[in-house]
Amino acid sequence: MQTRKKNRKHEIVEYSLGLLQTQGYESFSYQDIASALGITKASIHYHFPKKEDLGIALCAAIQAWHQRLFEQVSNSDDTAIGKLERYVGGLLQYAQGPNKICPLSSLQADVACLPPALLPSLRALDQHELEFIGALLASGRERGELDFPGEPSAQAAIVVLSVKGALQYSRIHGDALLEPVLQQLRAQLLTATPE
Amino acid sequence: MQTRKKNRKHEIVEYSLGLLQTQGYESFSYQDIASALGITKASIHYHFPKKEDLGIALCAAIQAWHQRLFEQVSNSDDTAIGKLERYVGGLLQYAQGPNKICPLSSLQADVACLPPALLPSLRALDQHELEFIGALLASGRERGELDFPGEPSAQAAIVVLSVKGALQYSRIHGDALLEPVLQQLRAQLLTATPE
DNA sequence: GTCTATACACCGATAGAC
DNA sequence: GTCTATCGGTGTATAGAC
Repeated sequence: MQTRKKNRKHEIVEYSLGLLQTQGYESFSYQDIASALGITKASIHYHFPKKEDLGIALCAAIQAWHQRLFEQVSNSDDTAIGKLERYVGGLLQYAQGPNKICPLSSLQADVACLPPALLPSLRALDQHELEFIGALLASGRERGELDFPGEPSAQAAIVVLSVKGALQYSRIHGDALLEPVLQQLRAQLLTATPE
Repeated sequence: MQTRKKNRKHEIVEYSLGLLQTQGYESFSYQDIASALGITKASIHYHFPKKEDLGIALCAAIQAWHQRLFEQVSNSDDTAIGKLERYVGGLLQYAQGPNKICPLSSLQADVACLPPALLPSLRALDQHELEFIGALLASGRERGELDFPGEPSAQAAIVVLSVKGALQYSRIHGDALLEPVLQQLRAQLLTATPE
């Protein structure tokens, strides 16, 4: 495999991903990318003829990130709550930087004006994430490391939605909400085992 | 006060609110509104010279909705969990219809391209909502009607973020997630008092 | 209050030279 | 692969007749 020289294409995807997280799919333009990278719109159209093509590449990049993060979480020999914190940490790190949120949240918000070709990828990404966290919660409870009522899948949704939602809130309210929410989620999942 | 005849202005705000909920602030245009109402773009500019002015009117409409809903919840002589269900019910009803979400979620998602004049209103709306739910949870726990660990404000954030997040998810995944999430939130807030 | 007509900017996209 | 140039479409916004 060539170790370099899909540079430009990769550069475009990386920068677009940041724009997706800060502005949303519809709100960033080829001109934005071109200006930042010091090239022209036409050059970007060479690599990604339609914006939809770029969108698909963005989904692939998000999928690769998920795979990396989930593997890292799975391979750690942490306890369940530790793995959960790794996932949240990875999510927050990926959204680090001014006004960034989870790219999946961005895509979801713009779903009305998204190229239909992106929907299957988006659905799969969301679903896989929820299933992964759900399985993590289920096995953690079986091992007695976690304690919570109800279905693991529903609790997984609450964890994921709360973290991503808090991230979105922090864009306009500052990050005063984020830490208390994480603390509260911890409290929901742990029996009385104070540190 | 004139009982009628701010009709058009009101009509525009009402229809725009729906577009805000389905498409987001940036993605709906004066043309969309004009076509639906059978008038021209110019007529809308007469009532709302800049889109920012319409945006402010939308925030005011959301604020009025909040006030109505919060009063209705407060004045009910339900128990704490009943009041909470009234709030959630009102939220879901307001987002009823194809592909609608909470208008505040929509505004938050578009925050990067929002007229700066809208930010204070948006901040106030979010904050007031969280404070209201937080107070509801706090007094419910004091009365022994609710049982949850940690700070009421953090738990309020989890409730609000989860419900709105589930609403957003249901746009692409169907509403299979919504009911389990609500059920799980109930389970988190109630001690063992099955119905 | 509503219309027609228009100005101006930006968008995604294409053609063709280099 | 990158460029210049341009097309068609759409967005917000304005001027002026009715």
